[in-house]
Amino acid sequence: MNHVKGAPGESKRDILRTAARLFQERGYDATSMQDIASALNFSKAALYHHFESKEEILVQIMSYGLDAVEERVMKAVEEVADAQERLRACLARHVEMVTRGHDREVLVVLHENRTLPPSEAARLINARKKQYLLFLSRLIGEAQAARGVAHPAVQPQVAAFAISGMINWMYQWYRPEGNLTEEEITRQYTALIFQGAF
Amino acid sequence: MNHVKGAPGESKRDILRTAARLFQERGYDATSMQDIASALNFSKAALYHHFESKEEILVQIMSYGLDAVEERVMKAVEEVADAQERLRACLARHVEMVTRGHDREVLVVLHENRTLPPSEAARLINARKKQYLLFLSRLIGEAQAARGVAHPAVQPQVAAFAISGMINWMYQWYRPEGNLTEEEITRQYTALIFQGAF
Amino acid sequence: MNHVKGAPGESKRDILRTAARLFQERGYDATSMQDIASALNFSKAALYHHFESKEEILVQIMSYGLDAVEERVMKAVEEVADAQERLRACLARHVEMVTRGHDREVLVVLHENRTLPPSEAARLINARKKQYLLFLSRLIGEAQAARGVAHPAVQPQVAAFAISGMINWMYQWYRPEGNLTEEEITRQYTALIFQGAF
Amino acid sequence: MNHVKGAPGESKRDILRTAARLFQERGYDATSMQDIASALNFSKAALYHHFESKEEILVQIMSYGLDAVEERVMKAVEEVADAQERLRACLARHVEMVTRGHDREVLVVLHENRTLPPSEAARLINARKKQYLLFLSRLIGEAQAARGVAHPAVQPQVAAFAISGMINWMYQWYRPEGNLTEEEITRQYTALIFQGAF
DNA sequence: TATGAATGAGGGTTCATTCAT
DNA sequence: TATGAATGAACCCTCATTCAT
Repeated sequence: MNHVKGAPGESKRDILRTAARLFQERGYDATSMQDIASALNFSKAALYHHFESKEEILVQIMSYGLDAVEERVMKAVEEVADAQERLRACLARHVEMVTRGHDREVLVVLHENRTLPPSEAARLINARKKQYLLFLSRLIGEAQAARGVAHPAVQPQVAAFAISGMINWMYQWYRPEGNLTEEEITRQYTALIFQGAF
Repeated sequence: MNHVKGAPGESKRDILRTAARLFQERGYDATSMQDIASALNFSKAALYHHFESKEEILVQIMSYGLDAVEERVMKAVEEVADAQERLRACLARHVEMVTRGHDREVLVVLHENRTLPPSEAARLINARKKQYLLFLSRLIGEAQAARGVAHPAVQPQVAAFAISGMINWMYQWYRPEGNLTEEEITRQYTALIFQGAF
Repeated sequence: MNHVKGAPGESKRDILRTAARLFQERGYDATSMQDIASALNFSKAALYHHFESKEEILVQIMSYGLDAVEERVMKAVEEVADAQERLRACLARHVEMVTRGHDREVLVVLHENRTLPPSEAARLINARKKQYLLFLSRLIGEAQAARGVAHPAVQPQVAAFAISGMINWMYQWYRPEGNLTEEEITRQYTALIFQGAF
Repeated sequence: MNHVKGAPGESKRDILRTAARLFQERGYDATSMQDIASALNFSKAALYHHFESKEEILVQIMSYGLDAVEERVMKAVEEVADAQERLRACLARHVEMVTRGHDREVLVVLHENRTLPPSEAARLINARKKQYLLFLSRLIGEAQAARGVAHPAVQPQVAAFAISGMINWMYQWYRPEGNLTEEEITRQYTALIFQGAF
């Protein structure tokens, strides 16, 4: 069966979406170019008309995932005026990213950390990840200030590590069909962060 | 180059240690049997004298890692009488596991989740992982009870997910030579869990 | 060295022919994919572009060989009206199969009996072989009836075993350049079967 | 488990017997030295105390098989005075060889024809096989002479090929538990040879 | 653009054989 | 004799990538 042509430029998007899904499900190494092509009813060679290499596909998936984080988390949250609400919103959006896994790109960014060999692209991706951590740190610091906490027992940076960890790790156990809804997790995680588990 | 003989029976242990290090550094798929053999000055074939397959090496590494968790975390902590202290001890031990990464086995257990195809061994490993989560849940519940919390905002199970996430995720950012010591992280993580980030 | 392209679709046929020759000369186990590739000026990997596995090559060779038997022996002979002539024709065709070894496929079917692991394909191949023996039995029975033999000393089934044995075994000693021509063998084998060696 | 020592020199015989069985069941190439060792509760290395190589094992099996043919067929039959009875006896003994497969050595001689690379040993084995065919030819010629056949339609040599073929091929279809007894086969094969299938 | 065919490199695994103990 | 450990060579197979058409 041959590929049915869509609007121009759609192919690139289709490939990224499908590759992201497969990378997320099986891992980058365990997914072959043939797998991607088969899933799309493409020929293997056709992939190379759109991307220079398998690695480039991964890089673009990661870029896309980071775009999503920046747009749907960082930018969206920036508009919230109140510092505490801003942090709450950020948590909610971050959880949403991982649970909905919109196009799986975000999940791939989390998984395939050691995969990329050193390169300009890899450096950029890592920088953007760090940027998000800094952003999260800032939000926490601002929330602490708003609450009037002078000498916090938990530094913003460490809290940022902890929070991103507890959320990102969700891909290890979260199942949409489970009995924990996204909202419930957000609520409890927020409670934990704001007042502890007790 | 030939292999220099050590004490008898040491080979198996050497192979597991080296393989664990490489799996953790590069990932299971990205590590070849040749890589392991080369790192040990073994021939590739020699590995098969000690293990039936690459997969068996992974299984044994994971088993070993879970042994360590059960012994150095679960069993060790069980002896602490006070419920709150018990939870604190558990956190400290868990952080220690990830930061020291004794023989890397524990880290491999965290990483290579999708790698093993369904099998009895894989089922057992997953069961043992779940066991630890249940253990952590129980400790949290007991600590809540000891504090006299009647209707906790954060359920023990969800707190267990959050806590294991924030600690396990450390392998993504923690560097021993960094400016955050293991003790400092433990202290702040404990504070966050017991009273929140504020 | 690179492969010189022929007509499209010829590759499959070429591979089967060459593989059949090598399997017949050295045996399936003693023939490597590299041997086949080298004999064709192909790369080893190219073989996998056309066949899924070495085993599939063997299965197709055998199927092809059985096709030949069914077409050039069973079907061709069925048209002969007289029962005795029909049996004679069958013997001649069967001898021809083994001595000419058209594309060697027939010889491979005879050799590699224990090679295939149980599978649907293997079952089918064995069934087709049995089919030929039944066909031969029937022909013998009809010839006996035509001769008016009421209680034959030799049962059709046993005669079929004996006849197929004496002909198939020829691959062990027959050489085209020897002093026994195909026609001479056919004549004497036919005489032996029809009236004994005396 | 270790090997339990028997009388000296028994090991060699045990190995040959077991190897012959395995070679016959799975084929020479498909049988590993490990398989042989395991079947005997030997270590792999122990085999090399008794035989220089896997090939030497095969050669000795074949020699042993030919010894059996020479002793239990050729020599035994030579004593029969009457020419026709002598031929009958030979057929019976030959069938017995293949059906009983005493220690499987005879069957291995039939199977592994292409396995041995050219060597003095291989030449000797082939010579002994030819010797048997000559012997069979002679017996047939003598039986024809005794019957007073002046110009036989079937030459002794060709009859010898046919007869050895129909008997040797039996390993392809004969099953001891089947409904054709060894005696019945001998009777019908003898009938076929002496008077044809009609 | 698109693809069928081809390939070099490498992957996991097996095996006959050797050798120190 | 006996064996555990080790190895070089080879084997089947996979894969990212290239290229003529």
